[in-house]
Amino acid sequence: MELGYACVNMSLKDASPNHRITLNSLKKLSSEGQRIRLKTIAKKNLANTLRILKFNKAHNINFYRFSSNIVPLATHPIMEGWDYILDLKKDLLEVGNYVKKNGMRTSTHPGQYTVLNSNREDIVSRAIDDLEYHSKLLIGMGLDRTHKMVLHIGGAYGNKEKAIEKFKSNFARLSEDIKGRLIIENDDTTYNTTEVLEIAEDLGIPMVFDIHHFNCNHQEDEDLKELIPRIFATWGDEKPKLHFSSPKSEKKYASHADNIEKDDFLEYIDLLKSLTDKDFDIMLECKNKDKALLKLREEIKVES
DNA sequence: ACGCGTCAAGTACTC
DNA sequence: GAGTACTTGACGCGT
Repeated sequence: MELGYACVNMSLKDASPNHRITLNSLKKLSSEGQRIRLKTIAKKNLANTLRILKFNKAHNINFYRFSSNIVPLATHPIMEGWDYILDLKKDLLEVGNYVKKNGMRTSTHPGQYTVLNSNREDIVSRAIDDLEYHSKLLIGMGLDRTHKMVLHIGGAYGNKEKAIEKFKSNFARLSEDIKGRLIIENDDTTYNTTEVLEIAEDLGIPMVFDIHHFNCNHQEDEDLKELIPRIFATWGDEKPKLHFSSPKSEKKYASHADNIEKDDFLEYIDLLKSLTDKDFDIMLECKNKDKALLKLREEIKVES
């Protein structure tokens, strides 16, 4: 089992892969100036991504989620026509080659603004653009389709059944590369485990099971003993991926805590292992990122 | 150098 | 229709 973390590294100094520029600042530059500025920022983000991967290797962390902000404003209309992949080819390949050379597992996770099932076509269109961006980055890195893109289902719009149908029909519009990488996750407020699982089974794509989201959002009749084997089955021959985080507090339950609560974590690992022979990876989502991962790994080691 | 309001993006909810 | 929470690190302006 590999543990992973998302995007930011808390141990390295000045290593953010999330450097950005505001739209207003960008607009003050000439067309050429805009490209140069964004290219410079993206190169810095990719250089920091590589630094983070090297840190990961040194600490035997082989599972990592790329930042979605590596190329800021890549899909914004004012940058239309900019071939950022061409401009960043060398930097992208350097990251991708490092991942491949070291047998690392990576992913991306378009966020809350990427809504494929919206009932507004302009929003769907932008969601597809954003998925294309993530796909292009992974292809540009030379990474095959085992390197995934995690997505939530989206909004409910007062009619979940219809919204789920919308998700499925819009899935059909995606490129082959995106279809081959897309994996869907249960969320903390709207689409529960059973609903996402049924969509995954229907579309023939893997489901990422988020244990914390399950705790935030589940029906009384949802039984993990029944659901988990089905979730793992959606992965076929591939190694399943799960998300885990601890609640910030009783009051802000859905928010992520700084670290992972060890006993709680071990309890779920035991449950998972009792339900499957498969190996699996777990993405930890918490504020302390790599530090939380290393801390948890140390605590588990002491335990066993 | 530092503090703090602001930031591309959507949904759901309140008023 | 407007405003706000959600979530969240970095920008960038003002001092």
